[in-house]
Amino acid sequence: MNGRDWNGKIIFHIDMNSFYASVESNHDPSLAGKPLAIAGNPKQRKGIVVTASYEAREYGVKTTMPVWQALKKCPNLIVRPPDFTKYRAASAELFHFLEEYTDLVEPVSIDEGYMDVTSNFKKRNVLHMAEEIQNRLYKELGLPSSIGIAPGKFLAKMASDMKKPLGITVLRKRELSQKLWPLPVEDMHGIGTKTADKLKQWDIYTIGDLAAYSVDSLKGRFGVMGKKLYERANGIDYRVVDPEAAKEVKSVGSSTTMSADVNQKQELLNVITMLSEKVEARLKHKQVCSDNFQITIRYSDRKTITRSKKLLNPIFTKEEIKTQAAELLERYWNGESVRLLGITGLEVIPIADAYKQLDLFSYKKDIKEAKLSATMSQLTNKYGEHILKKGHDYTDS
DNA sequence: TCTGGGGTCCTAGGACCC
DNA sequence: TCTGGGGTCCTAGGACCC
Repeated sequence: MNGRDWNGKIIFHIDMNSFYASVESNHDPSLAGKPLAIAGNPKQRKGIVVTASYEAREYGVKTTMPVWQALKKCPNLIVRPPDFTKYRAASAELFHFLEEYTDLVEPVSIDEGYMDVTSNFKKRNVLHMAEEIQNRLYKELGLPSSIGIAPGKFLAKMASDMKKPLGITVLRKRELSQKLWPLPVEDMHGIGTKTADKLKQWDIYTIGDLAAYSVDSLKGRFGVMGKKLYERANGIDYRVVDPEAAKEVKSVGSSTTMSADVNQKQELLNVITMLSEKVEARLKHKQVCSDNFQITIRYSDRKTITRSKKLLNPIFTKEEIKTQAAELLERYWNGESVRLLGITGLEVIPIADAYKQLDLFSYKKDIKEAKLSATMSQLTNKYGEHILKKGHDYTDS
């Protein structure tokens, strides 16, 4: 490998192969080498394949396929329910392992992440390092992976997709015309069916077509997205690997598809209660709160609406979340049968920062008076009284 | 017998302020 | 009578990803 190929940076994209299935096999070796699908319970209408082992894929079993369909394709398919506690633990182990090589590790999801190995490059051959990482992940953690090596995040991501399972792909800038451009546009990360269809109307079928198109017309038609697509297709990507990125959560929510459609208000409220408890637990676990809650209602015909409301003060207890969600449901539910309900806290902020903000609003005295163990709601109620006394016009309509 | 649950980012319109 | 332009906040929806 030659330093000039790398634009100054070498990025790895590490992608686990059928991660959930691998983790399940590690816990139960009798599953190894067998067609396995991780999927919800079809009786509860949640029977969708989330992950399929490569053995199952050979039968045509694919992600998002309903279980009954998967069983038709592969009658001896083993189906296991997802266990996210297990997967989160395995994920933590995975990223901890990658940090042995560099601090510049950015998790992007539970089973994939970027590494900036530019500084390692000076000390050793990074291709050998990638091989070592892949071997050790497999032997020590039981996790098969694919690795992409490129001068930027986007190209590294595309590279890791090129050889699965257990592949290592190097994608240099000068290899784009040969390795990247022949691929269909829908294979590009960030392009889904909708955008692919629109691009085809413009006679753009391959990533190469996109790379050769005029930036200005792409910008005119697709805005920010258009410019980005053009740049990515040409290998232009200055995004840095940011280890903190994944820690800055923006929203926290919980939703559920009910085993049968519901049109009784009380039943919907029961679901709201259950979801509020889950959201509270999640918020507390991440030590965040929110002053902007959103409910999601999906009706029988799958038409989905979201309704949200900005609050005066951040909250995180299940009682307060339930009150807000129930109010939104009351106001916006059209009375028809509901398939899915969800509650999400948007624009979440660390609980510690919420206290600080109250502090900034000249509330030092009352903060001190309030015991540290006081709940946020007690504080915010006090705060509410305080501003009313001061005569500010903060009506919550 | 279709199509989960967790997210992020972008757009667009209306309210409101100066 | 008639009515600009810029900026911010809030809300809803859509596309996409794993």
